[in-house]
Amino acid sequence: MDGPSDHDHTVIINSLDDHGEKRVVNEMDFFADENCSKDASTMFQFKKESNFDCVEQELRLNISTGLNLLTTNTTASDKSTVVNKISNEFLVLKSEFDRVNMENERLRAMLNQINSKNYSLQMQIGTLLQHQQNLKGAISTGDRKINDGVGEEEKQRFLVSKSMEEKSMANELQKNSTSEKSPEKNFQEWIPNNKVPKFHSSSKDTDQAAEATIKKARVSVRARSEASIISDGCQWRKYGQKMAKGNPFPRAYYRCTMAVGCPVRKQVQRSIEDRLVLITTYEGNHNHPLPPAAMSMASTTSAAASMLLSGPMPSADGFMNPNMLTGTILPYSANFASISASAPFPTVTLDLTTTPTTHSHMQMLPGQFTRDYGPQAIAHALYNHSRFLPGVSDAAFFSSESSHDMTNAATAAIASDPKFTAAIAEALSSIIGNLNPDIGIDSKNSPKNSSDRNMGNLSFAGK
DNA sequence: CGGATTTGACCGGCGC
DNA sequence: GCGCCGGTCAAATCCG
Repeated sequence: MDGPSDHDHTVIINSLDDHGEKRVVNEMDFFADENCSKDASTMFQFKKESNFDCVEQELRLNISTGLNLLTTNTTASDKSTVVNKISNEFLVLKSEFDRVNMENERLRAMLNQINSKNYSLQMQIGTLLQHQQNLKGAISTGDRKINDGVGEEEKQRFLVSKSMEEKSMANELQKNSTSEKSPEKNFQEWIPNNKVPKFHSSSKDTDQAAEATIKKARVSVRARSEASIISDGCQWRKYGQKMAKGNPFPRAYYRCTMAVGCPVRKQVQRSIEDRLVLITTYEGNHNHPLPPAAMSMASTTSAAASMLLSGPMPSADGFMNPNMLTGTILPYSANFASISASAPFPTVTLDLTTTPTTHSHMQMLPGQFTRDYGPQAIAHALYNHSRFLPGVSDAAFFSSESSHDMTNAATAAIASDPKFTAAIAEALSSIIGNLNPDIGIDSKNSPKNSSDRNMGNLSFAGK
């Protein structure tokens, strides 16, 4: 049951009839086009002309009706004044509507570019990390040779040359991060298994541990939906269902079927607090290209997972007071994302159920064991997001709120928001920067600070 | 008929 | 060792 949500994605435009009663003029199905449903920037792309013409016609009708009502006790000049006034208002509205449409066109173009950069960077990071793995293998082989009798001087030369090779790769990455590639090309060039970041570490053990952690890390998405599953662009096959303890609703288990052997799984369960809230928990990394429709959700969840794994381990006391975080770092208390390590696996929860006025903020749930992920990762990224979000994505959030399926809209809104992308980019750059300073992705070049804030050098595509 | 879903059985981790 | 629980498997069933 993985089809698109069975909800109506419509906004009803009302007008007043002769008796001042509201009646439906037209219903705009924003998501009639399947492609549109996957793209936040098209969220507001009404069936422009046709619908607008209907509205215009209807408006004229009402103007006419109004005149009829006025004829009994108004003069011709009064009529003319009223007509002009209403016409002017209509023109103002229409120009505003055109402006919004243009804005959305612009946002769509931006989203496409961001997705393109996502593909490009992810691929480069994957290639780089793969290369580093190879280098490590070469170094260990070299070490063996060196230990077999080669002098100290030669050993040093070998290590230096390897170091330079790595730096050269890093420079290449930095240089390429500004170059453009079409999404289609990147889609073709996508290298399976490079999606899973194999972070540089000092030992094989820690490598394996990190890999295990990455695999175990989960991203939970809370979304309001009456459907049994949210549409996220991927193909899933149900392989089990269980009653989980403490929740009257069954938990369904799905695995990704877009490619043979894709390890990604997800669990879907209704919230016990609000049966309209669907909690989808993703685990693992896709080993195949994702269709554009799936990129929004995938990049959002993957970025969240990366942030989860990015920060330093607990400092000093190992804990962070949630109230302190919400009270000082984050000025808001509405839901956006929370982190929990109390569960068997570290989990990020993205809450897409908030209302338009309270979305985009972060909350540490009371009683949750909370790791300190550092200002560069969670707090910084999400705090920046919370500061910048109101604006472009409000329309998307608003329209999605008017329907019952928040997921695509909210996720796409998050992913399409350049400020959030910037924040994610900062988080990612801190990950890579921490792991290998030589890579040197400059977070100062993130969209937030660059002159072209919406087209930053670094964005993130995951899974 | 083939792919997707359902559902009871099975397995491993964990706490007692 | 035992029971509980979450997660997965796989045969049976459903459905287009």
